[in-house]
Amino acid sequence: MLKDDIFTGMITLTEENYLKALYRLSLETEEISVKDIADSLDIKMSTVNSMIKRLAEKKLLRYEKYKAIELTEKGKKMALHILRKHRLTELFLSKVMGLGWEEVHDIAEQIEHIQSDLFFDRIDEMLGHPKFDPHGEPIPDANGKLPVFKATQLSEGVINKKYKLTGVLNHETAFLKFLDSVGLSIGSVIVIKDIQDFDRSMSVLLNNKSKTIFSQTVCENLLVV
Amino acid sequence: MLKDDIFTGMITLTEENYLKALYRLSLETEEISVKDIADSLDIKMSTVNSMIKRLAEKKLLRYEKYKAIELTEKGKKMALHILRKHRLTELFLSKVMGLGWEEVHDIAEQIEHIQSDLFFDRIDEMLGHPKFDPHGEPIPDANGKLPVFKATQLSEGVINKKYKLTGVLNHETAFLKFLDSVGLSIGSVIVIKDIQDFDRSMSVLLNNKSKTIFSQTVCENLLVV
DNA sequence: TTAAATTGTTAGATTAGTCTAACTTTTTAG
DNA sequence: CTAAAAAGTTAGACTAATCTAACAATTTAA
Ligand SMILES: [Mn+2]
Ligand SMILES: [Mn+2]
Ligand SMILES: [Mn+2]
Ligand SMILES: [Mn+2]
Repeated sequence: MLKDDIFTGMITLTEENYLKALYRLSLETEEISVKDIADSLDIKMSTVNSMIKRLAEKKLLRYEKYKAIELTEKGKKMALHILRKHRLTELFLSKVMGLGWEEVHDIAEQIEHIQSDLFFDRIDEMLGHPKFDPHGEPIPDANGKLPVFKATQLSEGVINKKYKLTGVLNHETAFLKFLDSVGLSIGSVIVIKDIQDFDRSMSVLLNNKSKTIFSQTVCENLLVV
Repeated sequence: MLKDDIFTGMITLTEENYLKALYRLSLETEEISVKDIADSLDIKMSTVNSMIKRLAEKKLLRYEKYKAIELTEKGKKMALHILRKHRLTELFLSKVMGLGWEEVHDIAEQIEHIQSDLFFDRIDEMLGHPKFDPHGEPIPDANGKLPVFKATQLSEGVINKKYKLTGVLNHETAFLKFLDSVGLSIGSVIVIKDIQDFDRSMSVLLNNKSKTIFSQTVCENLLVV
């Protein structure tokens, strides 16, 4: 009996996580190295080395000794499919089930591996084919196409212009809870009132209501239009 | 570094499926054999043999060579916890997401392994702490307690008594779709009008509307009160 | 431009989960 | 009560996913 894998293109949960990591890295770096993957998944380089050989066998990525690693179209498509499931899940957990944006990621990390078109199509439908997840990340459509979006970091903003929060780059619970505490969420209006030269911190007006000060780090993690 | 397992009581997806099978078998048989488990999970007896040794090590079941296998309290508790997650998921998929009762099981088989109290507590809450899943199976509460319920098979029923459908014993898609096709669902009213002696088939009146004939097999798979 | 540091590869070991094949114990039927 | 059948066990092999340790290639910096 031959392995099903060969015919169905079935892929393990672990392999899915490698593809996701590969895709994310491809957005950050031009050349993906074994070390990049090892660091991002917190596993040893030797382990990555054997895994990329397997993924290359399955035509999910291209690999030659000592050269940079590249996803194939097939690999990229699969990665986007998992990303779609992850982000749809996050939005579902937030919008339908009422969980906080800091609570959804860990659950979505697990649910993204569920194999059921029915389940995710229904989520997509219930949410009205959404384009962005609770952190402002774009949700690939069923064909793997990403919505176009152009946002800049608040740290690049100018004084007295009206900005709208469209996403966050840091997804850590502590950071998201901090944003909750100052009343910021996706869609909030931010106006920069002053920029301190010495530490790049900003005085900001939030939703035309409260004034506060954001460190440069905070500003770098806020995406606005 | 010692294995986390020992301390956290963490358990693999495969082990969870063994526990579930063990629990289900314990309701059907007094003495659970290696063969029972092998048959119910569709794996070889030798594989079961090694796995039960592992589960015995983890104090999830009691095992002695050639003797019947028994879940420990710890093992039973874990099995009920997984069963709870499975059945809550099925009801959620049906009630909240609008899937058919023949579509929910396969998805629940996967989602039952998600590790998140938050997720399942929220489902439980959204459903109002339900007691039965879409097939009429009892949902254990957070402490593993099962709701009491007494139902009999329609095949044991008598003529002209009013019965209410509370559950089904066969969960196959074909059977559930058949019930849909005759307009039967949980809560439907069934009155036996006649019983054929030669094949134990029954003439039945459904919801005071339509009359039809059910084979003995159908009647055995319908639970009523 | 060579030495050190970094990155990458290979070999070999380990664990979970599965199988087949051979053997043993228990159960069942004649 | 025995012989055959069924059930159970053990040994040995394999795959996926990981690790450590040793070694090799590439990159960086002195
Ligand atoms: Mn996420
Ligand atoms: Mn997100
Ligand atoms: Mn089910
Ligand atoms: Mn059910």
